[in-house]
Amino acid sequence: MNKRIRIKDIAERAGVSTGTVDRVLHKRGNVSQKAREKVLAVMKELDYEPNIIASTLAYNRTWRIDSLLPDYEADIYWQQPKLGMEKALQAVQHYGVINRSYYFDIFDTTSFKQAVAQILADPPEAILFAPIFLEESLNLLKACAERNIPVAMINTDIRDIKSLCYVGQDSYQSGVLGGKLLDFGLNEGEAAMILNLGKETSNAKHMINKEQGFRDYFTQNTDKQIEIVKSEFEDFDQEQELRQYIMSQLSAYPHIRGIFVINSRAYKLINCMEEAALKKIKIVGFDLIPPNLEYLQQNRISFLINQNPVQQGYRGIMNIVSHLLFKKEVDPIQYLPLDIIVNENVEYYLKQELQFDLVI
Amino acid sequence: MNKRIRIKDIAERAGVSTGTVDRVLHKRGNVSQKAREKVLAVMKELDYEPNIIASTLAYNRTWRIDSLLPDYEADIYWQQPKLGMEKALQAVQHYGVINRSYYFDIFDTTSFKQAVAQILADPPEAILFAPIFLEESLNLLKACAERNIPVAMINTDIRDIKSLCYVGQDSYQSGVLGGKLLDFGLNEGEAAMILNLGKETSNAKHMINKEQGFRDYFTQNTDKQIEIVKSEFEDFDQEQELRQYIMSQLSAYPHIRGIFVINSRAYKLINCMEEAALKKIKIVGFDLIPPNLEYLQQNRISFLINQNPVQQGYRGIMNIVSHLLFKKEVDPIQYLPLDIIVNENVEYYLKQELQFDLVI
DNA sequence: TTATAATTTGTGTACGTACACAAAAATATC
DNA sequence: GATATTTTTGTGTACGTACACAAATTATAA
Repeated sequence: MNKRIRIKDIAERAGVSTGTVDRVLHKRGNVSQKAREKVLAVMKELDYEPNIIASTLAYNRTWRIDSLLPDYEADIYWQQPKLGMEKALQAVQHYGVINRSYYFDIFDTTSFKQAVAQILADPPEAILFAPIFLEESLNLLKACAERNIPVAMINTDIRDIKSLCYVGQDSYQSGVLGGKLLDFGLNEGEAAMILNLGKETSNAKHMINKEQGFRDYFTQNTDKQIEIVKSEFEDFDQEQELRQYIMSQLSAYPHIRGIFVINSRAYKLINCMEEAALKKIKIVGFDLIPPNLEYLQQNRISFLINQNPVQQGYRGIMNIVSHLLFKKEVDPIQYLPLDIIVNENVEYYLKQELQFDLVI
Repeated sequence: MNKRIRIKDIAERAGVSTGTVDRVLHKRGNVSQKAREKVLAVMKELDYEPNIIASTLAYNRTWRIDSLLPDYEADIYWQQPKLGMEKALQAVQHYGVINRSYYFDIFDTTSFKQAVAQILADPPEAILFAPIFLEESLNLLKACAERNIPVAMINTDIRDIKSLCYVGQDSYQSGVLGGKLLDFGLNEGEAAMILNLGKETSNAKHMINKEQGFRDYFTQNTDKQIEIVKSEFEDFDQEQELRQYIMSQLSAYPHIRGIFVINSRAYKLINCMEEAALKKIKIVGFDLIPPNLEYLQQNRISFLINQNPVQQGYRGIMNIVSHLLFKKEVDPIQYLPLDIIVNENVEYYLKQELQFDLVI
């Protein structure tokens, strides 16, 4: 094991001082061409790699990453990206990374715009946010581009504008996957239902993509004849009415043997179904939330598709850190794995949510 | 954001020198009780957290982790743990972690013992190894316990003896999962086959566990009547003979509609099956190796169960680092998630193998 | 040529911790 | 009480890098 090369070693070998090497290293200018070339040659020759530890210590600076996410108290889903963000921040705190968190109301663009104004009034080194509102998000992206502030986006996809990266779900592909899973359990001539419980505008695009993916799977990938039925019910909290609606659908389409619930509300459906119907109908849903998990365990839900939302926050931060501190290339579009969860493998995923692969 | 508390701050506040604080911090002794108590109180009061960056720099030492794994050239499986190990080592190189790699022949205990002798002749700070050979591994564990060398084990489980941790597969549970997946696709009165292609002694325990898990699923978890057939064929490279064997089994049990191949050789089975038989029989196998992936894509394999082998090496190293450098508690048994892979989600997992969550 | 400005180079200090060594204080021995 | 011994405490330097500032060199103007 050779000793690691230091700036001092390069300086000696190149016949200059450490200051000059430093100037070359950081492209600070004020170096004669002759000296620069010599230093670069020696750096290459000795295969110099900077000591990040010493560098971090000497910089003695902070990197502030501001985050702008939906209010996690209004929507428990957002607790998970928040948790991931916090885990990541904790992991890199020694590198001087700090954070200011802002939250907005997903039904109120004003709250978003206010937070943006606050952020831009005292701009951070980087921003992590969820571009729920298209227009307002584009404005933020533009402002950041002008100020040269790198931005990582999570959850919702805006591809038009340059940003550091997007980490999120591949909703189309998750629909395709839902198709595959149900197809595996269905027989020739049976039918499958796509069920949308609720009607959030902020997620509309995701829902459309999921449905399209699901349909495309059956038109493109199977030679079995499976009929697809699309059903939608907005007031999912009215249990009586939901029950009636489901019953009527099931009797209208008696050969339905599979239901694909395209958001996290599969448990609402099951609350409304009779045991006899449940026995013969297979259900595929989304997200590892407690009521779903309970039904998964009771074998009333066959599959849950999961796109680890904790990872959205975690990777969002880590990508910024990779870019900002470690000068690494960052993959601009990062879809999270589509995990297929059944009762028999769920525990590993629940553990993983809190564990992560590495917390330094 | 308050400034971070330094040793110097504690020293001032406690009315002692930084040296004394340092001695308390590292329990070096030679501190009067009065001074120690004062320092500890101030440390608590100010909620001191050491600066790992500065600490690492000042230590200016190396931590050598020796690894002892099966030869990756003889068995391509072991390329993956090796890759994970290397990724992890790269991630923590700045903390002074270095590695000496040893490899052994999984059919030759002598090669293992020789490597052990070399390792113990110049002992490292920690060891990562795969305890393929029971007796020899126990000897190594004992030797390490005497010398106070922490050990992380991967792939094969030896629970009897204390070690830092085990990272590996949960073979029993993967059998249960295989049962669940096939069950989902089978109808009342159909049969499922457990197929073991090959007969390695080093994996015998894993195979037995998988079979048991599979059987237990059907006895405990379903009210469908599914017959289980166990088949075994050692000389899987004799294609003619394998084909004949499979054919005879399938005609002997004509209602077989699912086959669970309990190692990574599902592709060998498919090579030998006729298209007509494949159409009606669903196959679940293990591991994302290229020939399996090809059949997965062609929809000839329905599911592959994957326990990211790269992660074995990665986590093995990271656990050692967590323990050794960061003084964190390490989970003694870490099963890797049982990923369910179909053609529709495979790409994320293939990407992930190389990406990891964080490379600092 | 000299004076002045601009460019290039070198030196010293800081970051926070670890540890060796010297200095001081407390205790033991006579 | 004086000296030796042990215990306790403080100081200084090192780790490798970043950057401010001083010093030296080169270029330009008169």
